[in-house]
Amino acid sequence: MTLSQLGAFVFVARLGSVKAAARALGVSEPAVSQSLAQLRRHLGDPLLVRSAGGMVLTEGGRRLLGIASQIVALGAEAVAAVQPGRPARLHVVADGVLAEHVAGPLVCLFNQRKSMDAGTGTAATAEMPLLLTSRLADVALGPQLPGPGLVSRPILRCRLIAVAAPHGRRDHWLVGPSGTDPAGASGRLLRLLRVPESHVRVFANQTAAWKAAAEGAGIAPATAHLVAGAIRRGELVMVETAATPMAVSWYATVLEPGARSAAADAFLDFLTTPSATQVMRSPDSGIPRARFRPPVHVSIWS
Amino acid sequence: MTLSQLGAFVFVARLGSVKAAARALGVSEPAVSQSLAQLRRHLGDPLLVRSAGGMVLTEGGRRLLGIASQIVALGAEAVAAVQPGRPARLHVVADGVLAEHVAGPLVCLFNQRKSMDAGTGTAATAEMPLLLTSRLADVALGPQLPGPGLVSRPILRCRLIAVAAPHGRRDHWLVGPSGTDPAGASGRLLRLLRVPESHVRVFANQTAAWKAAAEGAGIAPATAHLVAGAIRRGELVMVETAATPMAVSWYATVLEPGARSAAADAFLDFLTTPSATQVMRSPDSGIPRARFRPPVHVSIWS
DNA sequence: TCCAGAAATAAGGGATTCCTTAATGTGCGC
DNA sequence: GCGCACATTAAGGAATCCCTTATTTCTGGA
Repeated sequence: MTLSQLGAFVFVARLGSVKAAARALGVSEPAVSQSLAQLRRHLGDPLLVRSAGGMVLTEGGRRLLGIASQIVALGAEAVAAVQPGRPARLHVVADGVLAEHVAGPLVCLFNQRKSMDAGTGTAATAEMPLLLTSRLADVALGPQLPGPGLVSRPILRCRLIAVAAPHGRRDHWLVGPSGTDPAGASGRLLRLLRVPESHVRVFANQTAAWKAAAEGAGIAPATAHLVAGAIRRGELVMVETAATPMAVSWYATVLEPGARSAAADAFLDFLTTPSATQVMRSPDSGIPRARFRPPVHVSIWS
Repeated sequence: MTLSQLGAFVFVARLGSVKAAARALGVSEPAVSQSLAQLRRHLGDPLLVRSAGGMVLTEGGRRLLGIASQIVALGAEAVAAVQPGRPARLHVVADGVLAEHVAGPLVCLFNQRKSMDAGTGTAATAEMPLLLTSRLADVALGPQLPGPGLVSRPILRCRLIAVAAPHGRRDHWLVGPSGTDPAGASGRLLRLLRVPESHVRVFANQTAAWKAAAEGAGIAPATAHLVAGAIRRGELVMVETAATPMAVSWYATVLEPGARSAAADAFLDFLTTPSATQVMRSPDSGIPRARFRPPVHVSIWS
């Protein structure tokens, strides 16, 4: 299986014919046909079969196309990435809650203060150690991460509580995507309380889960200082459970001192500054349009 | 540049030595060294240089590593993806607003009703036509998409309004990530009103922007029926502007009848059912834990 | 039925890949 | 300096890739 074979497959699939793909690639028709034949042999699937309207994808071909497209695009990107002149970027990954509330403003402020070019990403807690050791990320924000070569440093102590509307239902639990991360704080809480899966409803994000809770749809786990405003206004009240309030800490995890980059050190230093703590305590102000960069989803292979 | 060369690079970078990588890959040491040498020659960067603590990444190598890891991972995934037995999945992409509020519950209900296996993704509006024509997505939810071979069908008419707290500030605009999509409804509104970039603040999601608006931090564009509850409770009020209320429609875009899959047709049919409309009108109930599948970020380039 | 268009296959050649063993650098601690 | 561990280079060979031209097979339409 070769990058150019995958490229030929992608072109044929998109253009609907071997001939058109050959023209687009600037090679002869059999060249494309053979690349395709070899890929078919290697993968054991016809991938594309001829039909009246042109070449049409098989089931396997359909599943392959997305992956192949990405591989081809990344191959082109790889060549561009090593060219000099691009600044080194610091990669900060965060688990669900921190990615939603804290990572964006924090990294934005860091970039502003230190003239850096850091980007944020979301990742499952379980993948973080591997992301760090494989150098795909420089800093991981989330729970403490054990592991050889890893150093976790607490960056904020906070309390995990359960909230609901004053007269809302108490039979359902409302969580954001981070509630499905078994290693995250919300996931641990639900497990401690033995909440059955059928009583958990997942929302597109944590804020939406809190909004639903405020409207009386159920109970939501929450980091105390992030819902302080809603509690003060009476939209949400704290609900007593066997496990809350639970003291949790947010950690920043990096590689050992010698192995991590200078930028990672700079970010760690930044995290101890008062303004960074301030942002983590009340991060609800958004970030300026000019500094916004959409977060990426980071994952590794299994 | 070859998949196996990239694989050798990733192994050396992760393990810190050519010898260890060779052992892990089950080949001789010069085999790895040569793969690396060819990659270096091809890309014009040393990528990894020897040092006291093992092989250490150069700047270019650091930038390459993430991309190379993804390529290698996807290469392995590609082989697995074509194996039979995996059900065909329907890929639904949505722009920011629909991805956050509508796509999840909608696809969840569709899967439940039709015993299908559809997944949701987020994409920029500008990328949607290419995602559809390249078969990376089956259905796109968002604004009307012009383009050869594409068919847009309206699925819901709604109104775009501007909201703020009754006595909140009116000098800043608060948007979710979709506000930075120039082709999205919020982006169009900001352009129509000639809001300068410096007066726009971006939040992690649309719900968080509305929450900030309810706390008086500024004005937020909103789809009327999604904030109806907050307006009824007095947390938000409609703000008059030159361009709002603006009538907008949500569309489902697919390929032409012959070119699209049967699953795409089934989803289109589903969208016209009363329960689908019901979900789009009041989607704020989350989805059951067992049916939750984290959305993926879909992009042509990565 | 025959034909035109398109895909697949055959055959061949040059380049590249990828592995081996053997030899050569290269940095570090003694 | 010397030995050691490691990376690199050299040389050679089998396999693969990737392109070409020529030929064959398949399919749908006149």
